[in-house]
Amino acid sequence: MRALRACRSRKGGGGKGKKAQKRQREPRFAFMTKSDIEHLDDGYRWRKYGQKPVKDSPFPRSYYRCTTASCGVKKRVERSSADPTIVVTTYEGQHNHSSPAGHQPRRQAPPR
DNA sequence: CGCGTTTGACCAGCGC
DNA sequence: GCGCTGGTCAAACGCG
Repeated sequence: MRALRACRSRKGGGGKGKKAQKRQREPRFAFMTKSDIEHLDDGYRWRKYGQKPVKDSPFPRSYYRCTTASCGVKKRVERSSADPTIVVTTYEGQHNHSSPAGHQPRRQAPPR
């Protein structure tokens, strides 16, 4: 709780700076992974940029973003309300860069 | 030293 | 017309 944020110099554009992404033509791929860890390294680096509680779910939802340059892929991780051991990972966008060296992603073709 | 993580607050659109 | 929700950003701190 960093209360008293030294004067939020935010430009004022809270969230919807642009028109609501009316056209999210980018298909969203949702994957259900049975794992108690939400930080499964799928071969890419992710940076958490937000977290909000989800109704219908006693667990909060985490928002992740690819930190790789030229890669604006977003990923949201949410826990199943029925099976806390199930993690629902939704990928938004596609990676247009090779996986980070040293990190050999599991050649697991997504079910799409 | 750099990176990643965490929290609060803000804005716009929609529903009734 | 008003209220509410969802989604995103920024800053600061800690650790290796």
